[in-house]
Amino acid sequence: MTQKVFYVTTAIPYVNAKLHLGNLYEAILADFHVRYHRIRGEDVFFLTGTDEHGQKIYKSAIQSSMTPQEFVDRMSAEVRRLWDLFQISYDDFIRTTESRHEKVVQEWFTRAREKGDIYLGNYEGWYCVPCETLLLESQLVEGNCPDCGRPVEKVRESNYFFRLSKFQKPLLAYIEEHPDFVLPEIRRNEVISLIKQGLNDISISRTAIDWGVEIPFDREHVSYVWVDALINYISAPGAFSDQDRFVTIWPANYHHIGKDILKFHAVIWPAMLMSVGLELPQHIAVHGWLLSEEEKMSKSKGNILDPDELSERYGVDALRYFLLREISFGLDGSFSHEMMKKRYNSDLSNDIGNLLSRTVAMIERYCDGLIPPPTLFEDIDEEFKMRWSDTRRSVDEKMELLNFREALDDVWFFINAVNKYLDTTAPWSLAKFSDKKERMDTILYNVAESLRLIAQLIFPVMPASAQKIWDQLGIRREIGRSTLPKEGRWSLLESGLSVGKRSPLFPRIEEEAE
RNA sequence: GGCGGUGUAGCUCAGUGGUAGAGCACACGGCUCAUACCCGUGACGUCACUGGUUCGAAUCCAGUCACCGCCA
Repeated sequence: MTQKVFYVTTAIPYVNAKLHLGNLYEAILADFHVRYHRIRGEDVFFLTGTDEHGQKIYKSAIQSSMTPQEFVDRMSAEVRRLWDLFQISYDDFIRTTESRHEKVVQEWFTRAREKGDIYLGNYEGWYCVPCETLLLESQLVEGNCPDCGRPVEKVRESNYFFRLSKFQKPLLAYIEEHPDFVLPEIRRNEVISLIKQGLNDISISRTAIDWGVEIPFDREHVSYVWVDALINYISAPGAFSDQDRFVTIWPANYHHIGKDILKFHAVIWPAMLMSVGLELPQHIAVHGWLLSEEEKMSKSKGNILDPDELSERYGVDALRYFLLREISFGLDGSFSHEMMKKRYNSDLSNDIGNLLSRTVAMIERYCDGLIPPPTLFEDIDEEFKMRWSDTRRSVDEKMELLNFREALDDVWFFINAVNKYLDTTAPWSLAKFSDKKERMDTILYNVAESLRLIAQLIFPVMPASAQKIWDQLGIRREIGRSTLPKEGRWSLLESGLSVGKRSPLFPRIEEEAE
């Protein structure tokens, strides 16, 4: 039997509006996570996609004078364009309007009903169209939606209900037995208290609209959009259809989600899986929100961060780096141009960019542009290599705990150590004496070698820049195909390689009036 | 109203019982290979407040204030 892969998902964005940088944040987070496992040599499966059903999309389509299908085709393509722009290395992109998905949704309904977990009931209450939420009379705030404050519509229909209440005890037991099921801990506490307060059965079908997946045993009904959407995590890997493939992927190792959709993922989704006898995901990793200059992004404030605009201004790699380095996993984080520029200039231009630049310049100047052979070692070299293995170990530990920010801190501590090694050994002074050439060569080799390795470690966060480092070192290989177990060992850099053309990795952003 | 969280250097944050930490920003020194960069040194904190436990508390307990989250 094939070994199970490391399976990571993002939430699939609901495509009724243009994405902002917050949506990208989640994809970048997951992509970084996945790329790190890939470069460690693991087989991974990275799934993302788009959520395309529901009344809100139906209405948006009509407003745009398009059919719903035309509308979602366009919006989904737009998500894909952005994902590609930001180097999101998904292995599969699922759309909830694809038949491979819809069939699985229907199969879930059939199976859950056979288990007695779905029944026909009467729903009477209010419905908020923009939020796609059914509301009880008691939840309304001055007659309006408690979330968005907009008017609600009265609805009375017979709906199918999912027996969520039945799973209250097993769910609680599961979460208590698996302390790392919901991460970080604060979210786990929220879920526990939520379940302890009692779970009510939930309505999972609608009759008022038809832009959704038909319920197989009652064509008057379509699936509630959230049930539909959650199933993407198992439909793409082949649940209920391609069992051989499915068992090599499911269960998910990590569902990356935002804190606003915790209940769906940590309560409803596990119950849906329990009902049909599938394993639960191993971890639900809940990140915070990306704020714009300390405030929540909103149209009225005019502080929506546009991914296209920002990528043009700072570059994709630098933006990815900023979001991962600046924001602690699980906490809200803030994007500001001031912080972005600081990070860019100090971490990228000054530390890593300049290190590459001075290294390649010296190899050009003192070694005829060829990676020199290492022949004359001193004690400091050993200490230096130890720093590298310490860094590797520490980064692994931090990544395992999802402390992405700290993992990057470690990489930068090492980058600083390389700069310091250069200053201490001062090869430019040795260059003045011909009898010091062997020692100088060795130092420059060590520095070039550490850059080769650093490039591998920063590949998950800045794939294009990592490749540029290899290019400038004269390594004519795709860094994306390398792995740390194979290429991540010291001394594998070949002497005699001709270094590439030197050019600033991250040209400094000079101060400008804003 | 219930539950939970946060409050540490100018800024972003780490630090769960034993002489206050990192990065950035700032000051000074060194270097000159390099993207006015890098390296070193330094200054900056009544660790929100009050009380308690302890030989000893940023760290544990109680309360107060401020901000925030989840649920109702």
